[in-house]
Amino acid sequence: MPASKHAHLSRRERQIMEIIHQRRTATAAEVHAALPNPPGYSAVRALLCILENKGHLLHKKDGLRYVYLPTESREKASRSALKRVLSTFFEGSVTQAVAALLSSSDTKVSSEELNKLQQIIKQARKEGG
Amino acid sequence: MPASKHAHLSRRERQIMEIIHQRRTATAAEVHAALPNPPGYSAVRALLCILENKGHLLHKKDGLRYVYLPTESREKASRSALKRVLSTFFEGSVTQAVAALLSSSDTKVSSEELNKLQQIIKQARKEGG
DNA sequence: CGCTAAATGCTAATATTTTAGCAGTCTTTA
DNA sequence: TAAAGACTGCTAAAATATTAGCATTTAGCG
Repeated sequence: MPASKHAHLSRRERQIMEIIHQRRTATAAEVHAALPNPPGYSAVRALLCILENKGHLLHKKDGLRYVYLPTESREKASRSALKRVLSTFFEGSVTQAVAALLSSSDTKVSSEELNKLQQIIKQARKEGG
Repeated sequence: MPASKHAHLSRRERQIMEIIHQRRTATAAEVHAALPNPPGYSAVRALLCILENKGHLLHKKDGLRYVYLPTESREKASRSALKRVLSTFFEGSVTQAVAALLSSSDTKVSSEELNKLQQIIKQARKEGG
């Protein structure tokens, strides 16, 4: 059993999963358009089949086309991606990670956003105890 | 030019970079011990050479051994990893990401941590305007 | 119907990644 | 100085991933 599903994806597979996660769903043509250094169209379709066979994606028919979407819930996937980064770079600490983001000169966080953050923290305090 | 350095690493290369980022530095033996489904020792050394040639790692001598470390600063690497996740899953929003983390049942954040978070937000408010 | 356009399914060649093994270097120590 | 232990350097085989091309299917339309 892999330590993490993610860790076993090949380069192209990961790129594709990332694109689909970002868009939530995508057709082969959309994935193709979004890939860096895109290969031919049929290469993309082959990869999509592989990912589907491995259980990372599934597709629905939309007229003639297939629309692909991740099998894992967005919530679960996003949390595990976040935690992975936290564990790799921030000793698992949410605080450290937020500090890094807020102190970054190129991450503008509006005053309104800061308000929302404070709300979230208040809420967490209530729930936590 | 790759859209992102990270996107061009192979599976093993990524695993190794992640291990070294987490530990900050590592010897070949340490990387070997930390790899999931570890290959032979010499396979690990080969990968380390490749990563060094590609410019992702450098090594220093520590007696007989090589100690490897990332060329990119921890700060830069961690921010870009975080932002990547934010952009993939949270529309780039720090707030959404923090909300996801704090509402996760398995992410315990102590009251003390919440205090620190509030401090950080206050600080950001001062600096921002 | 018979054509074209827009998809997918499949297969096999090519490229890259991953691996192991053996040879060489340096250090320690008896 | 000889031998052992702990490494690194190199090379080529094996395994995987990546790709393109051609065949097929479906829908729309004159």
